[in-house]
Amino acid sequence: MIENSGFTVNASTAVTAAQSFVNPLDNKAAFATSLRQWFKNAARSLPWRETRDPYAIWVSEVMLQQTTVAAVRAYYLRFLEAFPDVFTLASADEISVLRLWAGLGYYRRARMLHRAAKIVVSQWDGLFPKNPVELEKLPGVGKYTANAIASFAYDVPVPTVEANTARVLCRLFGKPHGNSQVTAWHWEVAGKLLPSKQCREFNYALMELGSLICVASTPKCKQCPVCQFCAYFHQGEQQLPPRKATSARATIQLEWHLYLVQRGSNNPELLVRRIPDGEWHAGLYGFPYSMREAHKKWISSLRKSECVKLGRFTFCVTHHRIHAHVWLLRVPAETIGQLDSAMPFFACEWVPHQEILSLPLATPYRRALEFWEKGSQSC
DNA sequence: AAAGCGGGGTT
DNA sequence: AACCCAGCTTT
Repeated sequence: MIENSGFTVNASTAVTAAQSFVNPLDNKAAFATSLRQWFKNAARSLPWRETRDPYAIWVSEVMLQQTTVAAVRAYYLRFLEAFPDVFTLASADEISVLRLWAGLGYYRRARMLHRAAKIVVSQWDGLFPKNPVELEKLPGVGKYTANAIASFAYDVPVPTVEANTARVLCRLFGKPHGNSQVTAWHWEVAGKLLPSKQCREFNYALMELGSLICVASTPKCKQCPVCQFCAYFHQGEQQLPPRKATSARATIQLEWHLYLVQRGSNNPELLVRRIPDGEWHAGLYGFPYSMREAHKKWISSLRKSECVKLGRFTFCVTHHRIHAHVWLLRVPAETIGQLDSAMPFFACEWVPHQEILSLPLATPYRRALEFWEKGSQSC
């Protein structure tokens, strides 16, 4: 190993790689050895890799679904502190589970995690099975997560194919790797490549390679410990079949009007609502809002003095871009109920400001609240 | 098979 | 702006 401008370069591998290409399936042992050797030196320290507790590993895997390691770390530590085992999670109320998830996104994951915890306790006495087929029956647990729990907690010899692994496999075997989709081919070849021993470490290493070296754009082939086994490295990207075109959906522009309806001024309360299923951020809390047309319909019925614009911001949900306008409404409590039925105040409740901060508030609503907090200081 | 789901970082 | 990320569920 040579230290070179901060990077560790495996010089001996690079030299032989330039000479000959070896299909990793033709020398699985050598491939696994090179990969493990690299992993021992290069592996990041990740809290969920330093445990063999299937519960903790399960929580981390669900949090990591379609999310980055950097975003998850702090959430994972907080969550495990609050819910150290499957029993405390199963007996917790959903609001406190979501509160620890707020800001991470994909909130259905948290609700399914909570449901699954109850199932693990009631059906399996709190013990996670080793069989990935059984694990996959849990809500929110697909093939990857099931195999990851089985492999990382119990060292069961099953492959773990996610975005990183999929990309590595595509490059090793000279396949295009568009839109990072995991296919039946990935699972098949990953199973064939799996060594007979120390599968956990092998799986960790393959994922870590994709995460640190074999990255999506501009892979660091010169630092790669297994480039001699890599078709991409030997042929170059231009030799590969073209990437599958990603269906470019047009961005849909939407206009939201968020209403911070204030009651009282000493210890002010705001109107909040639990977001129902079918709406974005379902299960979390937010402020009443309406879309452009509905907003125009009823806002004119308010007196100017009751209605102050606090600001605007934009956020994105999948292929939507939402332009959010934040309004402060100081409507007398007794007239709230008299407003037009098209107004978005159905099933709302008054909550003191301090308590709102402890609710699982979806990120756009948290941003809206910041406008109010700034604005109300000047009052 | 394809669409929907959040948010933050990188390119 | 587009792409990417320790994917899963629903249609």
